[in-house]
Amino acid sequence: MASLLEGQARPIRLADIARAAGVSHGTASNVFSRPEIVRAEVRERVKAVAEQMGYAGPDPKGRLLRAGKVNAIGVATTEPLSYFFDDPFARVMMAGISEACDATGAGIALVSAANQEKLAWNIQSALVDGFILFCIEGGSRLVDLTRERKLPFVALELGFQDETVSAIGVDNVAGARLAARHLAELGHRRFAVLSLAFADNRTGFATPEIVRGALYTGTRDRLAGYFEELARFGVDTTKIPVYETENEEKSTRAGLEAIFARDEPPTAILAMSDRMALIAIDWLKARGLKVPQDVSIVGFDGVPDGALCSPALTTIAQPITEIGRRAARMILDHDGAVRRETMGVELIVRASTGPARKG
Amino acid sequence: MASLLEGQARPIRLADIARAAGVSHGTASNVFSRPEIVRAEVRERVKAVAEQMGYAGPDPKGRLLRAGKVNAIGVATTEPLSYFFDDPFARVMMAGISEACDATGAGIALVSAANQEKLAWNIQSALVDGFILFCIEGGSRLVDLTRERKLPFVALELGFQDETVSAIGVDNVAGARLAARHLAELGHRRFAVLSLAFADNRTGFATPEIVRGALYTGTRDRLAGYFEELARFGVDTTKIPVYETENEEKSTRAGLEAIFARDEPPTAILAMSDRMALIAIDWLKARGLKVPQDVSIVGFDGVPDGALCSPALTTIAQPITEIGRRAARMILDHDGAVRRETMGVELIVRASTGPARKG
DNA sequence: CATTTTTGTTGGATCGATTCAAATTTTCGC
DNA sequence: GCGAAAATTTGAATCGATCCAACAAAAATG
Repeated sequence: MASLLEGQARPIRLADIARAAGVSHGTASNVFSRPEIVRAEVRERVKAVAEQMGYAGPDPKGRLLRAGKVNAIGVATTEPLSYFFDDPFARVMMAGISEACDATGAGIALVSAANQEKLAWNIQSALVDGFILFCIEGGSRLVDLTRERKLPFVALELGFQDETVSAIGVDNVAGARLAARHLAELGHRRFAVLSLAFADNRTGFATPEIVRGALYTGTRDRLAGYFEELARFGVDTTKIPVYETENEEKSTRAGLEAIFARDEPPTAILAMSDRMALIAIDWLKARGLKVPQDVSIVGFDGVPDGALCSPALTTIAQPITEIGRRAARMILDHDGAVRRETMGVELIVRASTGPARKG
Repeated sequence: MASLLEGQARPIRLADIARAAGVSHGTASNVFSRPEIVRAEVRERVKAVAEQMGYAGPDPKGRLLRAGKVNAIGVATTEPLSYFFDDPFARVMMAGISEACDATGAGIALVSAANQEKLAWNIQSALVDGFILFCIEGGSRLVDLTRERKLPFVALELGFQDETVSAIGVDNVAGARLAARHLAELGHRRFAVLSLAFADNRTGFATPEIVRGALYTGTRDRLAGYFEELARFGVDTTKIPVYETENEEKSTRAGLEAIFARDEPPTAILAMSDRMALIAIDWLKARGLKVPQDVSIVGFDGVPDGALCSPALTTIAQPITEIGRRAARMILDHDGAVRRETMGVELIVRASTGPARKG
């Protein structure tokens, strides 16, 4: 009976406590938020009344409106929510973000959605002080949506020409050059590139026009880095097949099929992500090709999985955790300025690269 | 100059728009939340004014207070935030939770904290409609803290005697029996148990008193399951060493050292988590012991990593994703009732178990 | 004991929206 | 052109707290 009534009764508010305890709501509020300025006797009485009435404590919803600050940052992506827990790159990034948030006591709200409309709504209605955007597929839409909200935000991967957007990324050109030089120095001369997208929703071999019209400058820069360095070694880069994938299993395998169906298959693969590189290793092994004896592969990102697989992946490591930490701090101590940071990368040589086969 | 002033000006409110457009707040509100009931002409005018004044859309903070519902669930743990992205079990669970949230458009807020005080505060102030609690170390404190908040919550792992708490877990006794029977049927007679905690903050061999006074009944049930089944095979369970770990590297290794330092080392290890089982495989391999030829191991949980390691782990698989989905739905369509669900488990035989060595 | 200082308490204003009954305007049938 | 019905718009009330200027009471000072 009691529980039935209880279920219907609306929750107890601070004002109810104040009335019951015979103090003003101002004092009641102080009991909870600044207990030290309330006389001990009054404080105890109010607390006792609250306890007895089953008060849950000041409702954050009310406090929030007054305070104006949520003390949480939103991390958004166009991928489904599970992306945050599945993707190795995202996970390391989240570790960095978590660290910065843990340190200041800020919360993390994951924002995503099954479709465009819902994504827009979720971004509009997320209770956060700012956003960190995982700009993968559809990054530009994500930025547009977030801009509407008029809250501070940082784009991860500065693959945007748009200089008015705060972003943190890595030196893609330098990283790509490191990868290319490493392979060239091992004697490789026949290459293929597993590329990230130059624009949304496309896979297949990328023509020079596509590259020139790249929406994602990060992809463009990596390719430019590869080509610049290979050209220095006398490689004719116009002959290098560049296959655009969606950075997942299916399109990457399709790309490998297409690349190895051509005359003169490559002895070395430049992959723009570790994800693709790891898929490629799998694919090659299944095809009976030895890595690195038959084909060498260099990845990009430096996710932990790369060290564990067999053969361990040679890659261009980004300081992923540090990027995450900085992104979070950018939001947490936001000062209104647009910041664009470029982090250095590092070549990590492991077992997936070796000398080019003679002939 | 303009941007300087803009920076200081407080954000535009709906009321500002209403005034500027010459309509009431009610109408202005409708333009954004129920556009179809506003006359087209008025709607466009208000929208134009909003656009021109740089209005960011209705502030969720305001809406929230009125609506009362946040449309987000909090997932809390006593571990640091990075736990959600690192721990394999947590990750699979989060995938299930994400799925259910994605389906209804609900958000996820991760709640955790470096220390007790902050954890309490973060739980008190999390903007959520309910909580899912990862009850690992310190689960009972977490439940107490959350109860204060008087919001619906579900405890994962029903390791609580407390029947007033909603919880989802697995049939620990049945699972443990499956594991024990599998090993016994392979001829094993000398066992050791790598146990989860019976109460907070303790590691080392567990005495019968400790087991009897278990705070975590999940741990107790698993042990009971092991023992019941082994007893059926004539094993003297009083001689089985049970080592309590914190389910991480250090204490698990310490446990293995202690177990293998005894006379008559075990030929089979029953691990209460895959995490410990995987650490054990590593430890044994490093020690020159072959798995499963010298020592067989059965884990518990069924995390994906178990299938990938070498040798692949035989384990008791929980329907982790499904548990996550159900937990999320329990909060999302909460009806005020306390629910306790027990899910079935499944023995997955892989390569880490084999026949007992003769003699 | 009168006066200042310190300490505590009060209640109105505010945060930014949504809701709904009542008032107003439009539309429509005849 | 009139009255009824339908479509819009209004404005006060509400959500649940915090903040702060003004006031009251108690303590310290001369």
